[in-house]
Amino acid sequence: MPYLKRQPESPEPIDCRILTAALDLFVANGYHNVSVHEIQKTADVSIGSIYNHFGGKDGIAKALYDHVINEIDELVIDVSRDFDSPLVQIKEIIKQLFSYTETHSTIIAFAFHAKHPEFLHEEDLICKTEPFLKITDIVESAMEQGELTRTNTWIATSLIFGGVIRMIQLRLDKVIEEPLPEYYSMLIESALGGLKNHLDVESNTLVAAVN
Amino acid sequence: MPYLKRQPESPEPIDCRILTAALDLFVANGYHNVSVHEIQKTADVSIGSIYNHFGGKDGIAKALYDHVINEIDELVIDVSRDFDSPLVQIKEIIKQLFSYTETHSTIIAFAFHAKHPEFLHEEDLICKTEPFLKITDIVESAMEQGELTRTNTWIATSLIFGGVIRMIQLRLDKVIEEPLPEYYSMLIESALGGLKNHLDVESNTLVAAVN
DNA sequence: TTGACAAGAATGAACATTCATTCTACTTTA
DNA sequence: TAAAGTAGAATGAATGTTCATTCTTGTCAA
Repeated sequence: MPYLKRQPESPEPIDCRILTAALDLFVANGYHNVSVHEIQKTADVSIGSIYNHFGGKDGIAKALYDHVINEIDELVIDVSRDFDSPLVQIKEIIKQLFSYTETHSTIIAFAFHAKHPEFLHEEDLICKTEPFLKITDIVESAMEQGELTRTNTWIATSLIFGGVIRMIQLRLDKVIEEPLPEYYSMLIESALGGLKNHLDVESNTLVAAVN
Repeated sequence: MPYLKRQPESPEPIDCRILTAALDLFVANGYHNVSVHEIQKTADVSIGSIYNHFGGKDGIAKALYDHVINEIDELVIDVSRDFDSPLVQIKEIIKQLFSYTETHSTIIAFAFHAKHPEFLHEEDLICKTEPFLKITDIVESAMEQGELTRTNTWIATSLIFGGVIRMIQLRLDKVIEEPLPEYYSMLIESALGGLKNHLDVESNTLVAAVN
């Protein structure tokens, strides 16, 4: 069940089978295009089990959402623990998101779906959840410590992670055909070094050093 | 019916009433959470008219999609005609998108919904449509002409417009509480000047000049 | 001017289908 | 044996769609 880390046991317990099947189907077809019966068939369980474990279709979605938010949160927590510099933390988070996009695409796709309220009517917007608040904090620290130029927080996070999320989505939609990690260093250079005229590229030594 | 420009005539013809009602409802609740009966009530037309004009629920969605893509395309065409420098074109497009986000939020929201395939099964991904291909071309020209540092095209467009789209979405979700145009110049500075350490800000003269 | 007629747009009750959910019976486990 | 878990047929509410009918508009003959 922990998708991002650890190995799945076998035989997988019924609730994990349900969640995994639902995740795959939701990501492939969209929540509203998936029926409980499809989930039931894919997971090879009975309708009754689904209702026992999750209380219904939206129960599955909610459980998945919680689960996925948690996994992203752990990613951020781990990175925060392992690295001191906020700028390095940002880069490490991006690196891992790119990597997971290749190896665990469904979780990433579900997390960055961006229209959760269309089927999760009660839940917070994803950008108000723990991991994304933490990321905002990290960006603010980076600016406070002078690792990034001081600017408005929304702008800074939108620029850095807007670009990252966009690339992830393009990759998930198979618009980008190469694995994202190939783009990592180029992206970091451009995102943090700025898409500026090459006339002053040589003066931009610090960025290269941090990288 | 042309939402972005021109005035609506009155009394509005029936097909416009249907499209406008559908657009509002789709944006507010999501395609799958809106029934044809709701559209019918909101537009104050009969169910039959909807089927006469659009052939069904997905017909409405398709018509709306075509319409909205067209409006964005016209925006890009106008800007391309009125300005020579690709960099200035990019900035103008961003400026107008920010402005329309405030004045015509539903069209912008529908255009940047990003999950169209979940209800428009046949249509192109939005990033493969005319206006967005044009934007990619503009970004490439800007790099060719040395107005932007040469880098991978995906990275360049994702960084610039990923950030812009992210801010638009945050604004539409009311996460950002101030009108986007207030952020415009700050964003341009950061996006094109780069989020780099302020140590070398002084050397970055060209960016300020273009702005 | 008026009335008959035609064309087609609009109407909405009725229909058919989908699909989340319930419920009761059965199986396993402790 | 009791409790918990699983099974899947049956249910009915929700909702997309159809189509016979009504209304509107324009045309033309008397």
